[in-house]
Amino acid sequence: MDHPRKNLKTKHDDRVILHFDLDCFYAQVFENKTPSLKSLPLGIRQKSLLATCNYPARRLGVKKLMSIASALAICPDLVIVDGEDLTPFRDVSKRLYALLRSYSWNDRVERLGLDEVWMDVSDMVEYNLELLNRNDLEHSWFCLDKEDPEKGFAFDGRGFAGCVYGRDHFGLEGTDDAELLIRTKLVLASHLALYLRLKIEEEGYTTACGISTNKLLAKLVGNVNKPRNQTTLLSCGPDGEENVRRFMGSHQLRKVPGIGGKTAAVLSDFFISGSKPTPNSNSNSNSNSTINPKEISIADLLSLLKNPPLTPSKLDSLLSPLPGGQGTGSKQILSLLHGHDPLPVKPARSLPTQISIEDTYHSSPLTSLEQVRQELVKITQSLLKRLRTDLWDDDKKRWVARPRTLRLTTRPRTTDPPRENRGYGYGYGRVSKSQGLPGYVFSSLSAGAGGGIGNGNGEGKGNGDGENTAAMAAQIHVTKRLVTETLLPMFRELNPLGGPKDKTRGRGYCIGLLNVCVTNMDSVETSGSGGGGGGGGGRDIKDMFTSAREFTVYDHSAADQAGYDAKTTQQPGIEETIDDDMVAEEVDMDSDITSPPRGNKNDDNDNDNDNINHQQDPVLDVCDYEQDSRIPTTTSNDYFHIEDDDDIWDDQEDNTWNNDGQSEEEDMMDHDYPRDAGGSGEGINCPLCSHFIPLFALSAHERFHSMEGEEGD
DNA sequence: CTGGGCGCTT
DNA sequence: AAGCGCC
Repeated sequence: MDHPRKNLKTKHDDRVILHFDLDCFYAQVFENKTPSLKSLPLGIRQKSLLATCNYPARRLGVKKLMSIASALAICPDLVIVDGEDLTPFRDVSKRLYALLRSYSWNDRVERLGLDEVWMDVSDMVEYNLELLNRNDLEHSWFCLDKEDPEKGFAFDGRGFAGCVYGRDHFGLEGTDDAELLIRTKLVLASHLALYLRLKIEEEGYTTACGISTNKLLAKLVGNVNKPRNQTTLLSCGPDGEENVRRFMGSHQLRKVPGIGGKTAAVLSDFFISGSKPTPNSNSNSNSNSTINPKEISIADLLSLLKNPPLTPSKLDSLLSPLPGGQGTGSKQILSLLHGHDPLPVKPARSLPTQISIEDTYHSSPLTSLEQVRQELVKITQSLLKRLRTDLWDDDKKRWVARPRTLRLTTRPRTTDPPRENRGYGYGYGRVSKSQGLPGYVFSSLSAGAGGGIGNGNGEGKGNGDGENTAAMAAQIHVTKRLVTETLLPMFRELNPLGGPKDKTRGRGYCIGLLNVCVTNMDSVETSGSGGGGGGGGGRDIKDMFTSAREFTVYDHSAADQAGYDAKTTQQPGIEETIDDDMVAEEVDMDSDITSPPRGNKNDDNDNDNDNINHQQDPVLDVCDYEQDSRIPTTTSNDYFHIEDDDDIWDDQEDNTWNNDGQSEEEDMMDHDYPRDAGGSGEGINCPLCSHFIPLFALSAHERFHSMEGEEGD
């Protein structure tokens, strides 16, 4: 039951939400996949190219992204990996998602992208709240399974696990205060979060986690101690409201999920124009030109809007320039600014709503039908492969869902300049056309055995060879048929030669983007009788992690060994309280982008090639790294965490926001190192450059210096 | 001067 | 169908 709508102003939700964020997801997957290559993520990503570098990039002053070219210039050993094929990343993502899901009681586990997960653990927490023995909090037990009280873990309930935002000045013992009860839920949730994070570390991946009372706050507060710790935001209980206000206020507008570039631009414009006539607020009165829209915080905006306060209707009129009144709704924006977020964690879905493959052709747009056809073949080929891997149940030999419609989207290559400011909406020229997806796609695709085309899984059954090639042939046939019979005609309709959209006036096409998408999933309801509701899908997920749950019973001493102090660096009972002012700096640590990524997309993309280019570096082999440890104790990511790969491209689209590129650089260095993850780092200070170098990176670092000497210019 | 997906919304 | 917003 969803809980009745409360007055937005007063109480925050009494839900308990966790938000997990995998640290440097792509880099971690890559490193785990190729453990022989002891490389360090350089944080370069361009298009889907992943780049790794075998010396500590950060020590060279590389903080964020850089172009491949400049990276190669300073790092000749750079290993460029074609990351166009995202399958390995998708696989890991699914695995970890299934892991978390296997612990959920209500199946409210929502994924965002490949590397973030929300989890609504209200029910688990409330259940365990009742189990709590107030007289012996130190030896508490978190029960993970109602039916089996033995399944669970011990924890010290006297305090939070991990870090805490906001002052926690109340002891827990002996209080019956209702407000403190809510706080106790957060205590419980923090221990659950730690437990789950350790489970994920057992799989070889490190995460940050945010714990709070709604999705927004959980996600935001998880950033405070990235990449490998957790933070609980005391958004309820004593000081809860104040904590939320300060926490939200310290964020830049753009940092709030839901406020994208367009919305933030509108709000910033409003702030700047609004603060001009009232010179009282800032010390410098007529210096409106110095206001950088990027730096406007929520506190700024809200303070300006004290009287008259910002109303939804006012906001509506501000946002009206956005095309079609799109984007986040005004009422939701207002909620977000105050740290409210009523949106529930969505129940886990077994099926995606759509699957699409697209490619861009910027440097050389497609100009002939033949080119288009070839690209459509490539794209369709990949798409059909995805259909098999995602929608085909190989155990039961059947489709779990059939998409019913096929959509083709094209975009002409714009010859116009990226567009100046003013005028938020301009059709960027995506046009699409939908049509039924022919049924032969499924019959033909199901014919062949293993989906061996791309993934090359051994299917083991006797001679898979003949079957495999048969499957390939079938797939190619389907691909060609789909392209010539369906997609190409659609394309012609979208781009009639000489038509109004033909920018080349009959001379040919100029296509900058192709996207083929299947949607409208027709889920094959699990055989069964009544076939009633479209409930959550496979329950098999729990089976996948039985091993993970088998020995979840461990006592306190076991917990100490199993992870509390060794594997993660935080200890139960030692809470870290962060003062508000510090956090104000921390939360915008990932604000700037020093140099925009550049590069050209050449269209010779071979989607199908998974060739990962691991060249063994002989020098690296010399060094004996600690073998084996599945759980990274002090991995490269702790020390050389660059940034969340995916945040990188933000903020760049608005040229108007690039007033002065430089500023806040120095003070954010610290924050890239987890506050409390430092202790266990083993390493030395390099005698040459005096940088601290972790042991695992030593040989690479040596090599760096030796190269400096030899071929150094 | 540039990415590939996805979901939500109108 | 075509936006925005998220990673």
